[in-house]
Amino acid sequence: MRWDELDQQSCSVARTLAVIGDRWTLMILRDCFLGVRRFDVFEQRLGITRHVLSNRLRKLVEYDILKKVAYQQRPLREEYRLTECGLDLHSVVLALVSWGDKYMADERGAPLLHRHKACGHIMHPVTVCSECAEPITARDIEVEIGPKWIGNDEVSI
Amino acid sequence: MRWDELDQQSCSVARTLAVIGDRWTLMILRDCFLGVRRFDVFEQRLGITRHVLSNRLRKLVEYDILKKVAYQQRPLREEYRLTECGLDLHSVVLALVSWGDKYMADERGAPLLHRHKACGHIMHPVTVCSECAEPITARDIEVEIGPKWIGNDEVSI
DNA sequence: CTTATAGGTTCCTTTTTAGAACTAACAAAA
DNA sequence: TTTTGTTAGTTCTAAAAAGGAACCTATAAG
Repeated sequence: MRWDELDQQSCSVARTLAVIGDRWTLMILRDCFLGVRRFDVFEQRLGITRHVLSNRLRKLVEYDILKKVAYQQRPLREEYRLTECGLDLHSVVLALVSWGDKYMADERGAPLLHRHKACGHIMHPVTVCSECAEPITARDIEVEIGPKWIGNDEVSI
Repeated sequence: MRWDELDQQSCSVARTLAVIGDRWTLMILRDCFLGVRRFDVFEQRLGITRHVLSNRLRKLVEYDILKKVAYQQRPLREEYRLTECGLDLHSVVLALVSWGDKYMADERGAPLLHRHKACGHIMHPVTVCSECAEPITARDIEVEIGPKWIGNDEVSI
């Protein structure tokens, strides 16, 4: 199977990865959440080639995760900003950071800390159940096929 | 910059992506969380080439995300199981699923539902603050450089 | 009229992936 | 005892993607 076929799968992980599931795209999104918006800044910070950067940004715009916004005319210059849809990927990036802080840190600990503006504390993300608000781990969840998917045996997460 | 250099960055996202940040690896992990453990089952479900599957599994074992466990002798056959470290990636996969369910679903809705065993309800994951337990979005967080990282201007998330 | 800036595109080389065939170590069947 | 099957791979070649550098476009500044 090739990557352009992945988004046809009946799987939300596959469909999501078809859009953001490569390393550069996720690194670009990391930078977006740190406030980076311009082509040359992405390029310098990431050490990515212009060619690949251009492709990834185009794809992110196509899927409405980023939008191009003009910040000057003559000559026209545009920057890339997260849409609402893009902002919702924060939980994915936060989950990656949190796992990395726990398992890939060196002796200096987490490179960056996250402060929750509302409560003022340094925090880390906790994934909880939308219904009972209890923290969730892999062993707490059971998976079922969605009601409108009966008969389709290709369904997964 | 090439990918084997990514894990040297002072960034938990970069370090995490250096291990799990490609599409096949995340798809393999998705299947792991659905209970898949054997080489040929991964191969058939994913449509991945044996070569790449072999590489990815080796890397996941090397980083202690999966472990090989013998399930029969003569001939020796081993399967791949999530370690504790690997199980902790559940929040990442769950975040991907959740975003996909919201933004990439078709008219049939989410392919799979998640039931929280403890409370019995169909749930979706919510990311909350570890300190005040309030739900978190991108705009609620401020980033700071970790205390032992002062002087290093290459730090990011 | 040369240089600088921002945001690309083009070209060529190297690396990675896709796809298919081959291998090892046994077990079961003919 | 030769053949077939199973599981978990490795090897090979062709195609696709990424890396790296140079070039392009529109405009402003010196």
